[in-house]
Parts: sequence; C-alpha cells; structure tokens
Amino acid sequence: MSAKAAQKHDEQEKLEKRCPRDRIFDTARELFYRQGIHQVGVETIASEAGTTKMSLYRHFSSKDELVAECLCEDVREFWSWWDGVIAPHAGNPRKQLEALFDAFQNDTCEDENARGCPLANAAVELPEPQHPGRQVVVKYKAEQRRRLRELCRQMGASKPDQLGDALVLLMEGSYVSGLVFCADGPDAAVAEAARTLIRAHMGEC
Amino acid sequence: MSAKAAQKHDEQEKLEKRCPRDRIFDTARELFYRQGIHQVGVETIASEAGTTKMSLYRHFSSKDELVAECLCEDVREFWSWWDGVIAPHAGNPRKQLEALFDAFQNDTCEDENARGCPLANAAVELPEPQHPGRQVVVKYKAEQRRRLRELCRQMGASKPDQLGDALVLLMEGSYVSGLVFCADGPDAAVAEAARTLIRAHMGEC
DNA sequence: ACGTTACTATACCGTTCGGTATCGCTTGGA
DNA sequence: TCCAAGCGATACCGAACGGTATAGTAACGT
Repeated sequence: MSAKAAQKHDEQEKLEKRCPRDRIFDTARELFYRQGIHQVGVETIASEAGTTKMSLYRHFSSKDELVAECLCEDVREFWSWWDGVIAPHAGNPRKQLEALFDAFQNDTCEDENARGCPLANAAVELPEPQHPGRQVVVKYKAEQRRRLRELCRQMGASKPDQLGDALVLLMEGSYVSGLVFCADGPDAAVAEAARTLIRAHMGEC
Repeated sequence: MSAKAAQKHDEQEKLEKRCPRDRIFDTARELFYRQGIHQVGVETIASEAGTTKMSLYRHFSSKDELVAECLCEDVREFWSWWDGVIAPHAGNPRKQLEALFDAFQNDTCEDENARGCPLANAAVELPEPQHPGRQVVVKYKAEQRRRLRELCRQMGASKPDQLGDALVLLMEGSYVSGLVFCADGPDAAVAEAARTLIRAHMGEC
C-alpha cells in the first residue's frame, strides 16, 4: 500500500514536469525527514531529484538555508492540517481539542511511515542556536503551545496553561514514541489521555 | 554554577589519572549528547579526551560500536536513577510513580544543561534498524514502557496499560520539550499532569 | 535573428570523515 | 635484565562532504 503510494507519487513527480526547484525542495524534505538532515548530502538530493548540484545552488544559497526552508514548509503544512481539523467545530473549543487529538492519533500515530515530528527531529540534529533551521523550530513549538493553551482557556478549563502544557507533552511524546515503537505503541493512548486530562480540568469525572 | 561544576569535573578527569579508555568513553558520551552523534568526529573525541585516534580504535572497534556502548551506559545510568527513586517507597506503587515524576521534573526538566533524552535523540539520528545503537534504544524504550505499565497494574489502576502508556508519552514529551524551550517550558507541568492521570485512573476526582 | 535566462553536465576546490600503518617511548611484571 | 603491552604522535588512505567554475544547450520574448 505504501510502496504503491510512493510509486504513484514518483509517477506524479515525473509526469507533470515540475520545475527543478520544486523537485529539489520536495526531495530534500522527504530525505531530511526519512534519513535525517546530516545524513543527506546535497549531491544526493540533487541526483534523487533528477537534477544536479548546480541547480540546487541556483535556488538555495546553502544547505542550511534549504534545511530552514524545508522546515518552514513543514510548519505551514502542520498548521494547515490543524486549521482543517478545528474548522468544523468553530466556536466549540472543547470539540476542537478533542478533534485535534483524535485526528492526530489517526493521521500521524497510526501512519507506519511516520518518523516522528520533523521539527522536533530537527531540534535534535541542530543544537546550535544560531542555525536558521533551529529558529524555525523554536518559533513553531512556541506557537503550538500558545494555541493549545488558548483553546484550553476558551474552553474554560481550570488552570488552562497547565492543561495546555500537558497536552503539548502528550503530542510531543506521541511523535517520539512513533520513532521507536512500530505498531501498538504508546501513542495509541494519546487521544484517550487527552480526553482524561480535559475532563479532569473541566471538573468532570 | 554549571561552569563551575564543569570545571570541577575537568579537574577530576585530569587529576585522578584515569585510563585512556575511560576518558575516551566519558568524553564521547558527553559530546554525543551535547552536539549530536553525527556532528562529533572520532578525532574530536580523542583530542578532547587528551589522547589520539589510535587509542580510541585500540578500545573500540568502530565509531558505531562506541556509540552503542555509550547508549548502553546511558541506559544503565537511567535505571540506576529510577531504582534509586522508587526504592524508598517499596511496596507502594502509587508513591513510586509519583516519586518518579516528581524526581523527573526536578532532576531532568529543571536542568538547564539537559538536552533531551540521549536515547530518544539517538533514535532520531539513527534511522537504520540494523545500527547497533538503535537496538539499544528500542530495547530501552520497551523496558521503560513495561515498567510503567507494571507499576500501574500493581497500583490497581483501571486500564493500567493505557495509563502506563500515557505516562510514557508525558515523560517522552518532557524530554523533547526541554530540547526546544528554555526555562518555564511545558515540562514544568509533567508531574502534575501525571498525578491528574493517576487520580483519574484510580477513580478519584 | 537576437540576447537572456534556466538548465544539464562535469570537473574541480579544500576540508573533513572513519579508519589504518608505522614508529618510538614508557612502564611493569617475570 | 628483558620483553611485551599500552600508549602518543604522525602520516596516510579512499571516500564523501559543502560549495564553485566553466562550458554547452534548449526555450524564451523581443
């Protein structure tokens, strides 16, 4: 199933002659995520994208910049997913939270091809504070925390910041768990754990 | 304070003439954790340990083997900490769990020098399933899950496996959170979140 | 027909990587 | 006294790294 999907994606990539820049960009994102940032060389990216290193450097000033742009796209994609999930429950923050964790468990945790959160993985691989990619990660994680806390506040939770932070930990932990465990990992418990915490902070039992 | 402690450690390392193997080992552990496995070369490890590459390869057959042995030591250290924390509350699994998360928050989350969990970080950096280091990580994470679930079972929790898994996620998430946030990160909520989940699974409110 | 632009291809740069070979020194046990 | 093991120093290996230079070509609007 996944091999078939990958093949289909390859065909897509070949058939609808996309410009070298986009092919490089998508290939880089995939390889960085799959194999890690430091394990993938620019030569590999270029050849895997069906082009050469020169074209890569025409569009990206350096590998670090390419990394940062890839991470930016990861962030955009994540918030796009997020907004799509909460949209149907506008005005009902509790349902939005529950939908987020349900969708997260279905879409991310049960995806066997997942290899954790690309942003968190980048935080591991890029310890230097001045790396352009790291700043993308820091900003993203702060925004994620802000949004979860805000939803908890709107929901009227007791100690909304504390609940929001706990939900951050659950989500982050699920990503990491998916890196190590195959199927039936601890991340299968994330949605129910979130519901339990929410109930407790809403004075229910 | 931390600089002072580092200096003291350096002096220790210099004065009590430890054998090259141990110096290499400790230096490698520190550098791998601080800067990441792939960013640290064997040459750097050797010179930082006050010796040469030849001595490194006299004691370790390859860099990958050195990585694996360092991770093994990380595992031993972690379980030693774990056993030390739960020992005072033998026979009281609930207190053991609470003590674990309290100690975890105090010892790990509030340590500004912490850079996440060395084992989880290795899982990010070593995607290849056959890498000797990765197998250490997988075994460790499975054991951590087993122990937490077992404590929940002993405690008499409803759905002990589910609670255990949720606690895994909280702990894992706190580690990652420490990688990105400085002080006052979401990991400050980990102990209270664990208590809340435990209460819910013990039928309390 | 023109020059411009974006592309492929290839060779090259200096550096660093993991790992090895060699040699001379020190040290300690027999 | 002797010898063997462990060690430090250094030079080296082939490969890969990030990044650049150059040259030729296909498609473009004017």
